[in-house]
Amino acid sequence: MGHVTGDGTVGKALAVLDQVAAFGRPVRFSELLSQSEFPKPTLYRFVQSLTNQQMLAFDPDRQTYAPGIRLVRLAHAAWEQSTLAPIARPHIDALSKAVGETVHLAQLDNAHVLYIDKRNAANPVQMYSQAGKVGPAYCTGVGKVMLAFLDDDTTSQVIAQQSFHIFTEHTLADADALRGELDDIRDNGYGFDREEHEPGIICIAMPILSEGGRVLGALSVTSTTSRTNLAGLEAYAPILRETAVKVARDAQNWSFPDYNTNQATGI
Amino acid sequence: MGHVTGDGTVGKALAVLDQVAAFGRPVRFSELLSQSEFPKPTLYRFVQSLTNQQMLAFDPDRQTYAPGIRLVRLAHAAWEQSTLAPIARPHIDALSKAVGETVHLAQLDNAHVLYIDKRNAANPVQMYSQAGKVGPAYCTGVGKVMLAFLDDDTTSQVIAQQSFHIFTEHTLADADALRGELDDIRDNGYGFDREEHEPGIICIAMPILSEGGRVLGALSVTSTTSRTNLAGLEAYAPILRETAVKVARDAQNWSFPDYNTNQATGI
DNA sequence: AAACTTAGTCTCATTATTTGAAACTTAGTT
DNA sequence: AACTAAGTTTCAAATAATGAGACTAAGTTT
Repeated sequence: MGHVTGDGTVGKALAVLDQVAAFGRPVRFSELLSQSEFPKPTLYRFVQSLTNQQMLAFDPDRQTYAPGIRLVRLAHAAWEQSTLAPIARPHIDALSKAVGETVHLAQLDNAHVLYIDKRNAANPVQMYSQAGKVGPAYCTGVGKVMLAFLDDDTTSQVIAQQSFHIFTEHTLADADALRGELDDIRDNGYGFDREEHEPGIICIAMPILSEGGRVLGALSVTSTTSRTNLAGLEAYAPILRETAVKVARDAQNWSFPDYNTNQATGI
Repeated sequence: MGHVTGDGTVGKALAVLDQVAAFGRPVRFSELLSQSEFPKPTLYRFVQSLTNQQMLAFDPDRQTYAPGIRLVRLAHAAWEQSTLAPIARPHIDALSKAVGETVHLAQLDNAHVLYIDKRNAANPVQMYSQAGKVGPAYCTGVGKVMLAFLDDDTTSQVIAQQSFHIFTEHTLADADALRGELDDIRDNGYGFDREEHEPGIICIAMPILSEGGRVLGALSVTSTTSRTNLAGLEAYAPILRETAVKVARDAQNWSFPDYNTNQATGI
């Protein structure tokens, strides 16, 4: 029988955690059970353990489970230590100030785009994006420019995992359309989102590449069709490229302090 | 032998995750081992499993482990579903606009303060605080006002877990000093941070209490001694109280949509 | 360059934990 | 009162975790 989770009990429990998170809302035990590969008592014990550990939170009134508060604490450390966020922070502050539009920093997480940081436009528009949020790779500016600069094997693997759900009339419909777009992006050095994910929302995106050409992440400047157009966004290409280069350079030289204990803070 | 972790293998693995996060910087295996209760191969396998699961990230150059990117993704769901953040968001936006100083939203996480959201002052000053960050309960405004309104048993338990590290000359030095302060806060209905955690940083803090009087969280307005003083901050008490009441009211009526699948987003 | 040290990885018999069918409890219908 | 569905517990069998010790790789010292 195919064991998809791997890594023994720990892997299985974390799969349950993912399952709860994937709902995007508090869920009942029976809802989890109905789409779980685990038998009832097994799933039950996982949910109990995770709840005891505060990785899940149980609402006794509604009898529902949701991802727990312990994750918020742990994620802060992850964000500071395992993402480009702390390195990129000063650079995207400057970028945001210069362009006056919403700026995103993203990384690849499996086959998806993970938004790592964000700066709001002076005049904010409500948009689907926020630090920690995931989005599709095949129909976002940051997703496409990261795919474009992966090695061939990885690109194929990631493309195979895309859902190609049609969000708007401009969404790329299949792997072939995406591969064509990735070729264009490689030629250009950067890419656009042409209302492919949300109507009226456009962006220009720039990959952040290491000296060796490895994909570290991506930056984008986002706006709306009512404020500007693709030609208008293209004017930001030079400053975006400069910012991406600075982030990549700092990522190279990044080193953590030799000694830095948290004990002193009394936490 | 006292098994402190509990919840079997899952609990033990998560304890290792906490251990890595507690370092606040990438750590080597041997550093973990030297302060671990687990024998070498056991700890090794936990670290391997967690790394495979992307709960830890391994840096092959430096041979170090840090909390992994999967946590960032999971925490977003936790933040949206298990904290006051989404409920409080419009209210602290309004509060921040009205007072023009840094606003914090916090909750209790075990015996510590967990910062859930933050709005920067128009003129920002670098400070020790950020969403997801934890801080001590006994010497922060939000921490003290939450402690003050817990039931006696819980208060005692939480106080017993405080480290009473002296950060500044104003830090409350022991449980007795803290208990006295909590009495004052209960009488007043709100509290202050009198440079107890960081020199020059002061705040006024207001508890967010449910109708039944249960502690849901706390709000604070923070400033510096160069900009204002405690009397100046006290002027914000009315608007803080109004905001706290609104958040508590919305928390009561909070209900998640009946049907809301993420499938459509293709993620 | 050989001997030594230290950090990290692997093996495998033993041991302890997880597993899940089935039974049971509770709460909400009809 | 009978029925149904959701949630919880039991316990023997199956499986996975455990950790002493051995091994390897990399860096130091003599």
